[in-house]
Amino acid sequence: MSFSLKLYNTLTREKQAFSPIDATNVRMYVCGPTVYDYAHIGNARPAIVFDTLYRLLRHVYGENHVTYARNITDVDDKINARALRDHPGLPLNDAIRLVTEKTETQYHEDTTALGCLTPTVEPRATDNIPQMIDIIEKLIARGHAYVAASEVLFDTKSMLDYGQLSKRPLDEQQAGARVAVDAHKKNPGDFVLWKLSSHNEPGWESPWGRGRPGWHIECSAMSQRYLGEVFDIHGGGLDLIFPHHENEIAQSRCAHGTQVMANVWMHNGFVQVEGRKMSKSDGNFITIYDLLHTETFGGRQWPGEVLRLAMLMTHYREPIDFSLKRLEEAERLIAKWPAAEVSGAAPCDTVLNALADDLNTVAAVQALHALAQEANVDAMVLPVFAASAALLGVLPKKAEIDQAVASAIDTLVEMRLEMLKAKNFPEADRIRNELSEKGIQLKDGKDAATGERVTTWELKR
RNA sequence: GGCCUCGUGGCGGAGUGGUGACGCAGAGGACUGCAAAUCCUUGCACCCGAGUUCGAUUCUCGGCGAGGCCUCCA
Repeated sequence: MSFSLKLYNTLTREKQAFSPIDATNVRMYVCGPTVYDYAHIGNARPAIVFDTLYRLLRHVYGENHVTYARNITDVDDKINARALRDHPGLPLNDAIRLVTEKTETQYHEDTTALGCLTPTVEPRATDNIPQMIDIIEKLIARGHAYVAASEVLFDTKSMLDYGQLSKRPLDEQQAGARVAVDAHKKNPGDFVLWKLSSHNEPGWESPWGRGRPGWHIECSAMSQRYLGEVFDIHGGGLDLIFPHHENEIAQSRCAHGTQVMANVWMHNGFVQVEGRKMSKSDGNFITIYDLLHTETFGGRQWPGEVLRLAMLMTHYREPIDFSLKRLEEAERLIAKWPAAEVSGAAPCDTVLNALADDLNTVAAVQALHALAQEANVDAMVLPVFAASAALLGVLPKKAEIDQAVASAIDTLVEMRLEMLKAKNFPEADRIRNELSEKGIQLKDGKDAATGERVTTWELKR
């Protein structure tokens, strides 16, 4: 095919032509949520960005030829803490399950509202403990890991080219600059693969005793299980490059003896608030739930499509300053777009090519906007618009209007036109206002041939 | 201290070694009984300095500024 997809690869720091290992099964792994609290709008960014990539890949390689895995981290010390805080009376395991299930359900509701498709698989860490233990045993057997002070640690010095992704040579780092180095580590950069659990911590039996996995090992285990030892794309936020992705790479490559873990590493930029990274530890975050369902931001609720479009109006690698103005602009744009159904038409080439250029959603949205304006004038363009909008996941849905209601509105519109002919303006305006209050927007136009007034209507969005 | 990004008009944002995208907002106009919607027109920018060049917003170097990672983090 003449179509060529280019993606920016953090490994090489350049845009490269994308060529899948197996075009009949393109494989992508994205780091998903740790389920202990509501997801914030910064967490929404990778969900939306990689959903858009998923849609593009499905379009290019076929819906059934893309495997998208996004993990759910349900073992983490923050989860334990939250469980103890929220459910002090319950046994720890029950409390943890309450926290993780509730949060996971909420995450799915949030991402669905943001127009994200469900990934092919959403593996849970706790369902993959044996796989993690297996990798750790391999690492020990191959001399890449050691046991010390009730922990299994990865030996970073055992990997000659550790640090390729973050371009961070170990010996040039200021070890312990911000956190004291544990004395039992051979090297400051060594990280935990497994640690023993006390009685009031969740744990699983292992060759090293009852314990729980370190932060990075789950992604190595789950990506291998669902995508294989080497796969196409690995995505996540910029802040995961080091240490998380670097360590995933170290574990997977050393366990499997491979040259790469994933061929392409993609990282989205941050959502910022007043020029600062939005993060839970800094407390400057706003949750997706609050935006969708409460009036905490800008004194109103925001539709998921608006949030999604606001996100796509900036290239995924650039920072986004989350502002009211941005949401308002996104909303104004969508309001001008026609509602439509996907009908099997091919998407517009301009939109497609924009996306193919390292997911240039900015150019894609602009092309889509131009297309929408054409479609508003020429109904023939509508299917192309619909297909293109669907590719970005921002197709306005046709509102369901009851037939009886619709004809009642039509009758009122007719009455108003009668009133206008009779120059009874107060009564005509009364009808217009009445409909407006019910969320019906009248649009007066002129019949090109006869010059007569023609009135159409639509639901306000 | 090390390493990574980035710096374009009120805002969002492409892009290019040479004729200053585009969108939103603003201004003016058309249409309208008045509006809304729509359409037309329009003002406003490339952080600073040096270098390369006939010519730099675009390339190189140096500043300055902003953000991020080196601790959990999307």
